[in-house]
Amino acid sequence: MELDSRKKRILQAIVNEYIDTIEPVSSGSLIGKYGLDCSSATVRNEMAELEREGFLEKTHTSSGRIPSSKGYRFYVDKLLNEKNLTLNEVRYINSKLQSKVNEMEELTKIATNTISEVTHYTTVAIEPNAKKQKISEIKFVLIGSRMLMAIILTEAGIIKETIIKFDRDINQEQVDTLNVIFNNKLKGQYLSLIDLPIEQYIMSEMSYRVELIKPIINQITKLINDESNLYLKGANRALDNPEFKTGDLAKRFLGLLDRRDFIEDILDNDEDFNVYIGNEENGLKDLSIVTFKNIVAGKDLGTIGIIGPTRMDYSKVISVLKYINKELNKDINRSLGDGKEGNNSGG
Amino acid sequence: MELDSRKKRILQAIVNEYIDTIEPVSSGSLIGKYGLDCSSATVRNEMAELEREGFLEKTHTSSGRIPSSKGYRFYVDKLLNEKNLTLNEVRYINSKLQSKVNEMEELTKIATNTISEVTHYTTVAIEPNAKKQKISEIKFVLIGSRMLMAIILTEAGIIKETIIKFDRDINQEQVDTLNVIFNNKLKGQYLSLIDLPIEQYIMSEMSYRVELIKPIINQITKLINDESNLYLKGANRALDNPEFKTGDLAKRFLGLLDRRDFIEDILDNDEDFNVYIGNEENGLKDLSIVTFKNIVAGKDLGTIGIIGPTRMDYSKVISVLKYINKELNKDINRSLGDGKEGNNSGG
DNA sequence: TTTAGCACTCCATATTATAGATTGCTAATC
DNA sequence: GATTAGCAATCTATAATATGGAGTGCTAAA
Repeated sequence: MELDSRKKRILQAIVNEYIDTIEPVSSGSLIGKYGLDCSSATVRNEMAELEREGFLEKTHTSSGRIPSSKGYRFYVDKLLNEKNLTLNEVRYINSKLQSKVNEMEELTKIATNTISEVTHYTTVAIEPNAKKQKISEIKFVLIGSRMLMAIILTEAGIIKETIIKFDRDINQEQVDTLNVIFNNKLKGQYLSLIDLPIEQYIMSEMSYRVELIKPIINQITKLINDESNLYLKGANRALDNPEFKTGDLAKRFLGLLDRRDFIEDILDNDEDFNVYIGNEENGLKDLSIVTFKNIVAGKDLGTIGIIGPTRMDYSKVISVLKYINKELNKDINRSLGDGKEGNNSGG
Repeated sequence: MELDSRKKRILQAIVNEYIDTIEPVSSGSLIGKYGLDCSSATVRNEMAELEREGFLEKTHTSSGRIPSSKGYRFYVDKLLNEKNLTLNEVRYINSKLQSKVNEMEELTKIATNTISEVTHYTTVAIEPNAKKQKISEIKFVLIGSRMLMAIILTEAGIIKETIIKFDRDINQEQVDTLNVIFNNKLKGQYLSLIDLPIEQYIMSEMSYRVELIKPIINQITKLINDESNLYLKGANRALDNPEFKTGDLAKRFLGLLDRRDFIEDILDNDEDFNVYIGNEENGLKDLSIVTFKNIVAGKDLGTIGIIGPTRMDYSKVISVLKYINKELNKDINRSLGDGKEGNNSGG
């Protein structure tokens, strides 16, 4: 479906105006303000047509128009202009990004907080899907006489650890053996592979110690299948938006935030950039999520999602995301994840 | 301030009724329902007096009464009867608590989720204040050539770990030395002690390696001073309560949830049990928090807080808390946190 | 093709009226 | 002296009605 140039300008103007005012946009209100050199009557005709084609909606017969899901979709895909950030915003972001970080997790937190602050929307972040990552090393460490910590290091620099408990004492020699066997078999493999087949393989390798292997495999499997870490900031910000005043939308919004699986599904896509516009069918009517894969110095730090009303300021959100990502990549020396390119010791 | 027996019964009836109906309670509505053998006129007289003494309030001149903060306070402190849980609730709780857990953190999560499900209120949990805990062991593990993981085990069985990065390679021998030195000095000490004086002590012990010690101390200090883990469940549940419909209270409520420091301050008290009733002064008007120190098998697993409207069902909340705690303590064998107090730093 | 003009629709708000709930007080009763 | 019936007074909540204004769609002229 293509639109002629004037229709596009009008649709763009309506969406912008609606994002600004949160009120149905009338034909008259566009004249003058958006440099359309035609009369309100002409705009009315065009609006009627845009409505017929499904880009606009009316709240009642004599009201102005609001964008439909399809209208937003078109706007986001074709009509979006990036906004220049204000000097204050730039300053604020830069000041936030300057803090030293030791783990990529921290960097994601800082970015998430900053985005929420600057955009005034609720922001979530999940770490990259663990199952898609390759194991670079597994290390078992004895803690107490019946407890082990397993530390898994991935090639992307993510570190995951878990505690494993046993019914009887274990000794360092056994731990050393575990280290050798697990690393031999699993180094370079995808994390998702730690599953039944490998369990059986390792058990056969160490058949004299099934009661040692089993809890380990169980616990590691659990760790991998765990929900990825989800970090959330600014849940209350949503309530700043008038459309949440009624309570119904607020409730649906908070319910959404409680459903980690759902958020993960949306964030875990392969796009670098995605705008997910809620509608009746997908159960997210009136809500939108902008997702952004935060890649810094070639490393996937996870996906960030900004959740707000469908009428959210997409331009601003996207501008902020891009700016932050650009800044993070500027200082390419930010040691992240592996101890090799590192720098942050005192000394 | 003491109240005679009938006034108590009336106050109790009013609070119960208000919790049930969320509407100002009239003198007439109590008759019959609460076994007060007097007329509504008598109740009216008593109510007028209770209002004069500050236990009740009116929304307007000819409305029924609602409890004041002082009224709730008295109710919670003196008039609260525990409720019997329904069979369904008991079954549900038991089914939830049966899942095997490996770390106390998981147990807290399960308890928190269950409480939120059963009470229908928002529930938060924080782990016990790290600074008040004693170190049982510190362990450094080499990960890669320039990266160390520090694992701190406390006597209460909490395990904290952090990553430390270095500018240059370190070897296993150095790590062994670190293990000895740190354990010698810190075993049995409070976590809060890891601070400047000890930094200097350790530095003098290992003065040949300042560039090794400094990042470790920095990172561990950071770990300890980190906000304690805060786990939150059912933020959207609050919105089920009609008093949140207006939006104002909902916003204040969500704002509260975003302020970890504030929640921590409230939860981090020394009481086993506490009901925090919001009022004008403390900025939590119309909100209440029930806090409960969850001690299982003698171990402090942290504090759980149930946040809801002042008109929350205290009886139920407290009954659920006590029941869950009782069940957790029943199965005293739930090996938690310790791998059998012994230790074994074999190499 | 565009636009001025206008009847028409519908909302939002204010106004008024009405019914009902509840109190406080008074005077009667136990 | 404590309790209670009875009742006027108060205030809310709801409905019914009226009014002004914003915005559209359509028609006919430019």
